[in-house]
Amino acid sequence: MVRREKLARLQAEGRDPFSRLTWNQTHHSAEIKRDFEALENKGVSIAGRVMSFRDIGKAAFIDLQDRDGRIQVYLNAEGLGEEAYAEVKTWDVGDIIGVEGYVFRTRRGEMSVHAKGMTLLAKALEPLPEKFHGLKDPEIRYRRRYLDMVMNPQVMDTFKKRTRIIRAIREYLDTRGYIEVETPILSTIASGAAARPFVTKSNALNLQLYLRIATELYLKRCIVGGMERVYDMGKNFRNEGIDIRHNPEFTMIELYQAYADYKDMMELCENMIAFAAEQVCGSAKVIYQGTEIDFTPPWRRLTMTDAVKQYGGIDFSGVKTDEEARAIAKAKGFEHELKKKLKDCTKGDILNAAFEAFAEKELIQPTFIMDYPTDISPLTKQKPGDPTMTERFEAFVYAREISNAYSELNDPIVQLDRFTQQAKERELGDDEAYMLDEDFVSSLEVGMPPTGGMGIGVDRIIMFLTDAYSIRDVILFPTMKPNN
RNA sequence: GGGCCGUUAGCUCAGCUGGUAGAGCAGCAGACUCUUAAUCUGCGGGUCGGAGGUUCGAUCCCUCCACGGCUCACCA
Repeated sequence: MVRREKLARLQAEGRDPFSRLTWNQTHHSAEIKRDFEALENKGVSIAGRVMSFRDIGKAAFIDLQDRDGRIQVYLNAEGLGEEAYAEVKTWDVGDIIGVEGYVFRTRRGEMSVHAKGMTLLAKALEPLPEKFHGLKDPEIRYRRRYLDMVMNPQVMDTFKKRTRIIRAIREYLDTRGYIEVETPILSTIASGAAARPFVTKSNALNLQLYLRIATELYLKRCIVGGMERVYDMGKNFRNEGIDIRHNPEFTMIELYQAYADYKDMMELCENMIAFAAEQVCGSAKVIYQGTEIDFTPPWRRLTMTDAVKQYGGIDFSGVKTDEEARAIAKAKGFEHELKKKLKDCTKGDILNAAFEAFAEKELIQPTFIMDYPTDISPLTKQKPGDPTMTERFEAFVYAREISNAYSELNDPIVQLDRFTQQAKERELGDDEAYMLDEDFVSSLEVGMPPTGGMGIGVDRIIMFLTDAYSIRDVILFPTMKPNN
């Protein structure tokens, strides 16, 4: 008899498993194994999914999987009664069942539950993937994550860790006086970052809206309003390419602290991530894809100019004009790294391109790259004494950017100039240039204290702490095309 | 968007220079009171991702399409 027939028979007999409402689950598998000495011969009531069924005639063994793992169930006619034992034998791998019984150890030493009563709580009409090789096809794993979770314990472990990492970050900030807020996801202006937004529409307002690409400009309004320390951790949406490091929707935390600067943000960044690593991995040192990454503070600090000097052998410290910089780009042959035509590039564009071409890939251990060109940092305060550079850093791990932070620009007049410059970039064809947010500029006119701010790609942190190769392995339901 | 690779039974995979498909597990029927990838006996299971083309004949060769993976480009 196949599964649907078995279900129909049960329903015809008035024993529809789908009509079951609750089950008194007194213990989980891991608990029984952990507290075995205390629980031996005691009654327990467990529930879960049948992962294998080894029928040896007058007795049988079931591997029952719950949230925490698996526990073996031993059943025979003596324990259940002839009728119930025969009934249980009609159940299938994949079914959800409840088991009441007592804890014992089999002759082979396996900690098990000896069944005294068993109930079918839900019927599985679709068979599970193969028990030994499991589910490997990445397409099925991502599309039907529930199967991936059932079949691959590592997946459940990763997503439990994800939750703990996020909780560790919140704990770190909450205990330091940060207020968590929720800023809008729908907005008429998608600003605060350089990225193409998703576009949607409000029927009620008859208005084109964007999904947020950053929370920055709203969080700074909260600083203007007097919150002093504030953060938003949630989804951002960027209409860009998809690869092992990018999912169109991803989790980012942005935080802002009044009366602080980017150096304070550096300390916060390294301490917070080390804290999360210790909480979840038990150490600030983790292995990522076979390489040890040491998050122990303090992380290495290096200016962008020094990084380019060290890894590219190019010294920009004496370069004064855009013309000189263009000549260097040509001579060193990294013009192809530039996003704009060479003649439109400033010294800042060229320094940044040199950094990306020569230095970025070398930054394996956590490193802060400090002092970014003003041209590519429109929301950032300039360095005292050098208006071409800003008080900004990005943190790199394993050649990937994990955070971006700065001493926030709080001069409304300069801010408006920077937005105006961005508008020109947009006219030159850069559809990722920052959009002007006039209300944000107005908020700065009300007065924003000197402030340090930082954004961290939460999924990427989770990747490092769970040794995940792809961002899809830390996002439960990654963005996929429909397949029909 | 470009390049490379993949798509065969529910799952994991074979399938040689072109002759209309196999294994293991899962499933079904049976045996077995300590198994744990249980074992043993027997049985069924496929529009070979889709559409065209070449050919006497296509899972195999060619073209296009779909989806996925990797990679490059793009990307705070």
